[in-house]
Amino acid sequence: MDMPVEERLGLAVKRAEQRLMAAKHAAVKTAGLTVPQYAALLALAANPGISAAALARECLVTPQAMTVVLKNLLEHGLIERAPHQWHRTMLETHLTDAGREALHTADAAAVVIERRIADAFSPDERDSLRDLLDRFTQAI
Amino acid sequence: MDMPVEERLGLAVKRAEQRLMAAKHAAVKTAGLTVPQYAALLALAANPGISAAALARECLVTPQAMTVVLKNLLEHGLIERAPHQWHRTMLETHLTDAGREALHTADAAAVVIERRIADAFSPDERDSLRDLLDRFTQAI
DNA sequence: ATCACGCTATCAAAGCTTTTATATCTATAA
DNA sequence: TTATAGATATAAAAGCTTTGATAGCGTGAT
Repeated sequence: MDMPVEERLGLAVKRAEQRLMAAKHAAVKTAGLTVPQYAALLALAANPGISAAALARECLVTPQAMTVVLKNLLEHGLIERAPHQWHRTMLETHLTDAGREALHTADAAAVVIERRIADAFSPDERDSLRDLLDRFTQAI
Repeated sequence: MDMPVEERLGLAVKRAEQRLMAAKHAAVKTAGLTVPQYAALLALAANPGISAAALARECLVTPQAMTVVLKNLLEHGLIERAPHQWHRTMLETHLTDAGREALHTADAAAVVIERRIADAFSPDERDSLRDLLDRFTQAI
């Protein structure tokens, strides 16, 4: 208990991330998506036919977590899954038209937030913040 | 889709927070706690007898979320809850000896991480990072 | 050809979180 | 005194996440 308010630095990072997630959550909600669903659709649009496991790595979550996200996207008709030709053990995932539309709507709202953040800093400050955060991550 | 890699700045923050949480998770796990449980015990130690709703505000979560956390802590015998004298509608929560011990163990491990992070920066850099993160949070 | 290793998918258990909705009690105002 | 507002607790539904465990399919080394 010899550190003042739990952490100072860690606290600031957590607060920033919390706000960011809250804002993004509200943004993508306009398209009926959650943040993890939005992230999955975004990666899916860039990698058509990717497997669930690969998608999980792309989104930095466990395969099990991605399975649940995909299950919900599937139930909402935003993606399609079909077994791969040769690798029968693999399921190819693709966006549906509805999925593409939802992604487009969500992305428009998400970009607004990113732009607002970016505009709050000068180019030098952006570089500085990115550098400090990278070192923060490395230090752990 | 006119922004490069989703966000750059938001991504760096998220990555830093993700690493921080992963490290903290592993740290407090040595005491058999989760991060939310650790946060609750920490706030509880500083505010003996606090109500669940007040504790939720302290920890920046919803009362319902805190209820679940307290339920689990109660089942593990780390806290006690008893109705307040006048306000029968309120439950006073207190740490048990086991709870105090678990908190002490978890805190020791958590402080190690904070120290490692703090040591990665000069005092000026710490101030700079904190300032940039605060502006990041404000911008949203 | 066979066996082991790695990748894929999935199930189950345990936890955290949010939104929505109820019910009760306290305190203050009409 | 009654009514309203504020605070507390709890329940249910829906989602995300992790760890642990099971099982099938390919590739490469033996």
